[in-house]
Amino acid sequence: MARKAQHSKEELRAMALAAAREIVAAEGAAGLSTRKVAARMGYAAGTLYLVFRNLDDLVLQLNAATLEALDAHLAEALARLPAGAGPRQRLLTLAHAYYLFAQEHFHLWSLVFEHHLPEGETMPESLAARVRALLGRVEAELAHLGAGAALAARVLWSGVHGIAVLALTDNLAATGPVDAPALVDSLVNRYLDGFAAARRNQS
Amino acid sequence: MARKAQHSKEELRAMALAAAREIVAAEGAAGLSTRKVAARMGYAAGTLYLVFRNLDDLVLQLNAATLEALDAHLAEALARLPAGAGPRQRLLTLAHAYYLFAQEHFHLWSLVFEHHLPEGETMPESLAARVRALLGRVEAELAHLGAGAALAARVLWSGVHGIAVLALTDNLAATGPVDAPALVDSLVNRYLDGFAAARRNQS
DNA sequence: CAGATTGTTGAACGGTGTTCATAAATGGCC
DNA sequence: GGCCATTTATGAACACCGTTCAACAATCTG
Repeated sequence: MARKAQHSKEELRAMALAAAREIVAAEGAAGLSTRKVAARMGYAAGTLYLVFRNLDDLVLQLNAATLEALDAHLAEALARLPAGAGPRQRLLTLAHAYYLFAQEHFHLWSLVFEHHLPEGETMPESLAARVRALLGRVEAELAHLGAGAALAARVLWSGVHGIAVLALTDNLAATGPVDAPALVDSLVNRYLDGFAAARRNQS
Repeated sequence: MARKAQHSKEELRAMALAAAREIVAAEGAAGLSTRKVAARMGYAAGTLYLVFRNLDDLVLQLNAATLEALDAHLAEALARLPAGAGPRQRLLTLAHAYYLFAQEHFHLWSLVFEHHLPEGETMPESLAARVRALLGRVEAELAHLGAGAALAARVLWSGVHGIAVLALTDNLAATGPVDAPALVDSLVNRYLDGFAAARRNQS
């Protein structure tokens, strides 16, 4: 029932990831299924198991691709900035670009953080490297803080992420309309102010 | 096949929620199923639909109960504080108590934020009220900031939530060991410092 | 042209949420 | 006490899910 090498394994992988991306973007994680992905590629569901260990594996690879797209999105935002922009403006730009990406690609972005690895398993290096790259962007803009940069980068990254989570999943909407960009501004500006003040007091 | 009123509807509801809570706590959201909940109560799966509209409805009610438990946890933490504790210490206590709850009841806490409502539907009032109560706790401690309290409460709440999400789902672990309580301390202290500084400059 | 190899299938298994005709046990009525 | 209506719960049925795998068609090799 099968002619030979209709598509190479690498092509199959790319087709499957593209199909899965479209499905998740349109219907959310709940709408994703092996049968739907396969149908969209014109293959049977079993074929996916030639290329992925299982659906979890496919999701993990899709998530790596999503983080790669996020990284590119952040790079573009920084590139649009005038050359003379200071660290604070660059950090604000990163933070807002993150929120924008989360909003525009809500379902794909959610999938990254809602996919729990099976108990005890560890994140594949492909994903871990992507996370490091993203956090590295923030750390780079905080270099002027010296030893505190690593801590500050994680706080700001987590903080902006938290704002995006609660704003986009309507978990704050219950308390009235939410101006997420204003929250992001407040977080980054006040935190940096506070960091500067703490450094002054210390020396 | 059924004798009459073995349990009242209210009893059935409570039994189902208790069973679901145990399952989620032990196996995570993925382990939850109508058949497992029903089996644990000694009933058939169909019986659940006498009490809940569907599984989504059950999850929503479980989430409301989880937020109620979180609220109680925060109240206890504040109650253990000496009467003379200032707002900053009370906020730090709240933030650390939040993280501790998320860590101890990881699966139940995850379920609250990973459960997306079907497109267009709105959060049931039972849940919304719980969210408002929690955010109200934070706002109360920020009253001394005046008009900025609402904004600051949302920023701090989201920020602490974000730290918990990324730390507990290992999305930061890729970048080395994470001391989540230190991140929480840094966020709350620097943000409050920055807020105070901004108010000084303004007046 | 035969045979080995490869790529793909589709049926099968055990699971899922949900619906609903049906059966059993009770309460009220004569 | 006997009968019926009502209440309560069932479990079979449906359509879907992830995953495995024997089997088959198309190609390559000799």
